[in-house]
Amino acid sequence: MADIISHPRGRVTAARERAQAQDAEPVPASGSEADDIIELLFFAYRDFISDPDAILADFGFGRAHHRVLHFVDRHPGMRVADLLEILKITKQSLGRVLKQLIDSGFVEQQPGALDRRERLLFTTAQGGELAARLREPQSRRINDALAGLSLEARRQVAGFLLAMVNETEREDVAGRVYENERPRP
Amino acid sequence: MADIISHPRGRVTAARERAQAQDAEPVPASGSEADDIIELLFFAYRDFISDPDAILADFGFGRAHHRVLHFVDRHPGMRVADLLEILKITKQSLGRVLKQLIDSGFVEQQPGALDRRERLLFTTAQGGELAARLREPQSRRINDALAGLSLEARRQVAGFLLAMVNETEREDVAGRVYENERPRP
DNA sequence: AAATTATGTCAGCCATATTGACATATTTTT
DNA sequence: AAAAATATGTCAATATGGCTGACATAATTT
Repeated sequence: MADIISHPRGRVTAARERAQAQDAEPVPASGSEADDIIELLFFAYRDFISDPDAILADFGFGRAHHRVLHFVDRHPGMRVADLLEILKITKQSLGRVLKQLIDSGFVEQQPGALDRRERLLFTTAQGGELAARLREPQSRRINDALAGLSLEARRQVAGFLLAMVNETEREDVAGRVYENERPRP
Repeated sequence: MADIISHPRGRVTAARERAQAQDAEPVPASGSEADDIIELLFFAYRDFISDPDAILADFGFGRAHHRVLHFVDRHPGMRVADLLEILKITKQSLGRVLKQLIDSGFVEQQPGALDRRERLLFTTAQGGELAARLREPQSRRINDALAGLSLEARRQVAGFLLAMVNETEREDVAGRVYENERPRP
């Protein structure tokens, strides 16, 4: 593990030293592999989602808008109910941000051709542009992080992330994520 | 990529079909590798953090408490300033949850032995127990997700996550995450 | 005709984040 | 010793994005 990155001495170990200086209680058992990944996931996600925040602020939007815009852009024709299932929020919560995105011309609704109760969601040209702008720094970050890895390793990384999803939804998620890559029957 | 998981037909492709039935505009370009990972990260993290929520609710705590408790437990003797830097929130935001954790006996403060302005943070026995309880489902999820992978692949997964962290902080994060694993000089 | 479904909306509540201003104790600098 | 800087805490106001509950409308299914 130590070869992943160098561990310079410095403030990095300051907390340990302070704790030791304090009363010499032993520092707790070292992190297991899973414990390390708990923290890595926190830090990775923290920085991953920080990228788009500055852009969003220019439009008066927040992360909730980003999530909606992203999924509508990538999966056009999605129903409101699909979005609720994906985001795992209530329709009241979604309603507010969706309304703002529609009113400001980033998302539009069309009644379903088959079932006219449905409001199918699409991004407008403007919405597609913003979605792409928000995606760009995240894609760059991911590509940089994958840079040294073989195709096999990349698959393992993606497989790990997919395996982190609740088993009951894993196939749905895989279907959604990879839907555009699957050859149509 | 298609071999990672089977892609059953069904509602998974429903959005595409609805969009197609709608007006036959072509479905947008397929997701690049990075685009897939953007979504996988969202779903993985969504479920990863959902585990502890039920437990926290029993104590009247939220995710903010979880984050504080986790870092204080894993890095005892941490200063308030360290926590602010890690969580990237303001001291006012931290103040509230920290006060609640202290008042309810999960975290305690000790003035620093070297610099008595500092309030070094430690979990109490009760706090350590709760931190462990919260960690358990997350560790299990991670171990399950790593299950099929070689040691090499596991390193690559951890390396990927670390590489997702802002370059400017990557060494600090690595130091923090792996601090207990590094042999002391 | 009745029941169900998909969606929207009003109203209020809560958790967690923000900015800005100011207070206290302690350490460091001059 | 006095002044400046640092670590922390706190008051007050505000914003975002969740939540529950209740109710309404349109369209589809039974």
